[in-house]
Amino acid sequence: MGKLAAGALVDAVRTTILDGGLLPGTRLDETRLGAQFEVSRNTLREAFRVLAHEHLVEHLPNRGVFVRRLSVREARDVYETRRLLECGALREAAVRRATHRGEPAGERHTAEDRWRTMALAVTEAAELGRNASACGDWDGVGTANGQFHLALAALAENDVILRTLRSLVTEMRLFFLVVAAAREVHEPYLDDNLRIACLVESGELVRAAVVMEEYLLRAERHLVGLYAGHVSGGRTHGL
Amino acid sequence: MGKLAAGALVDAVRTTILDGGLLPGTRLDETRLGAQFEVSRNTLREAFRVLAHEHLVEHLPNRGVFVRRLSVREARDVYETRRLLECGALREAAVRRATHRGEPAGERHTAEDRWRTMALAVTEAAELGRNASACGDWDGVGTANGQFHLALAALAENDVILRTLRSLVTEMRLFFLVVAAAREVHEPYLDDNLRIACLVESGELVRAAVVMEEYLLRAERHLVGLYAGHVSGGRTHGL
DNA sequence: CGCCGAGGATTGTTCAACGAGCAGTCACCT
DNA sequence: AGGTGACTGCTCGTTGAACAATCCTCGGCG
Repeated sequence: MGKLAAGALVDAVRTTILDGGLLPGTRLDETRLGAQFEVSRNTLREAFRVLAHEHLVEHLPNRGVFVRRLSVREARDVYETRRLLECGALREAAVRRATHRGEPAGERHTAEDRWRTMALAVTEAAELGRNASACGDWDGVGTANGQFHLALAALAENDVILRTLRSLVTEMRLFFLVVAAAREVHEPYLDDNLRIACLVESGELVRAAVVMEEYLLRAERHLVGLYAGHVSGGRTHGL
Repeated sequence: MGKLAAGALVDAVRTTILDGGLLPGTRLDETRLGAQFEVSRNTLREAFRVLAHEHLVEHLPNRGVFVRRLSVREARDVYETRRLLECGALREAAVRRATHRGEPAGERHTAEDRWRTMALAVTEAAELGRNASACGDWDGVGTANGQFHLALAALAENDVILRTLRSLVTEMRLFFLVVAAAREVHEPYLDDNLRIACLVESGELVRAAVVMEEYLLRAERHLVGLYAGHVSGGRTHGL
């Protein structure tokens, strides 16, 4: 395996979960998973601690760790939080970009360079999603969509916003695993992504924030509706 | 000790750090700390994983874990993020409260009950801070201030916002440990807290959000200035 | 039918051991 | 003198085994 077993193990387990290899509700047996990934039980427990802190996994004392099953309530909360952070990030990016204009030439130049690459990442992610949808790769659309939102947040040049959002975007993929229909989940937003990318390219960050606000509100209501349909009557949370 | 050693250990180490028992930059020796808290090295390593994920502690491979030393950059980022989340939470609380008015009587009643207790928690935290300042207990003012901000965020009834904010508020205390002067850090904001609490009590959440925005911007600039003074010329991050 | 207790399985925690990586040291060579 | 490179501790990274504590299941009993 990789150099540091514990760190690599976290990535491996996370990837397995997010790829659907371990569905929400599954118990993660320490000895079996330890054998599967060829690490000792102690190392595995270290990995569980960080996955639990990422809210991908749930630790019930003396019972074990389970792949987390998100409640509608929490999905709504995550979307609301993302809306605050992502729209806020765009607005902060706007004021930061405005203040950069008043700086000495050298500083302004490097700031403008960073801006170019960050804006490029946004449009690239949006187009990646469009291309994936053209190929019918709806799973790829999902990851491209995540990249798009993270690229947007990166515009604010705020590591705390970025890392928080990364965690939330990852957590949302748990939700997509249970509502299943990746196409229905992501397709309606491909055009919105492209439109926002255009606004960013032309520097209209505040307008991008407004579009984003409406977009995320719509997505929130959409997903809550989807969930109500797919898990009707079931328990929303538990073992 | 407590029932679950690992969980209790996390709290114990975190408290020790936040009380100044382990200053930023200190290396946390696995065997020594294990002896001090009377737990095995493995259990301690589990605790380190979660503290690292809380960004209270920094893990350098093959070197050990160190109490984290925040850079000015990160302190600014944390404040910016808090501003987005706290003001956003107040605005979300406003719309949620408005929609609750249109609900059936039973639901509306329990919602109103929750509102009362949450609003009460806000004013209690604000007054707790005022009382602590009257006693000259500036450390107590700091914790009361943290409670105040968390109580405000709780108004949005969004667990994700709350847990994220709790993490950020905790992380900020690392910053206060190095700028030291607890009085200078917290005193200017006691009156703002009381004013916001009054606005919340009278249900003027949007106005509270506006005051909060200005407040947090001011605090951000204030702290960045303080840091520049206390750590002038020093490295901002490292071992 | 429901309560209850024995037994098995799994987690929680500890311990000892060994390999590996990082720092400081000190002799050696130029 | 100054730089270089091997040597030496020390600590981390990981493992495997061991034992207690807890929970689940299943079968017996009232």
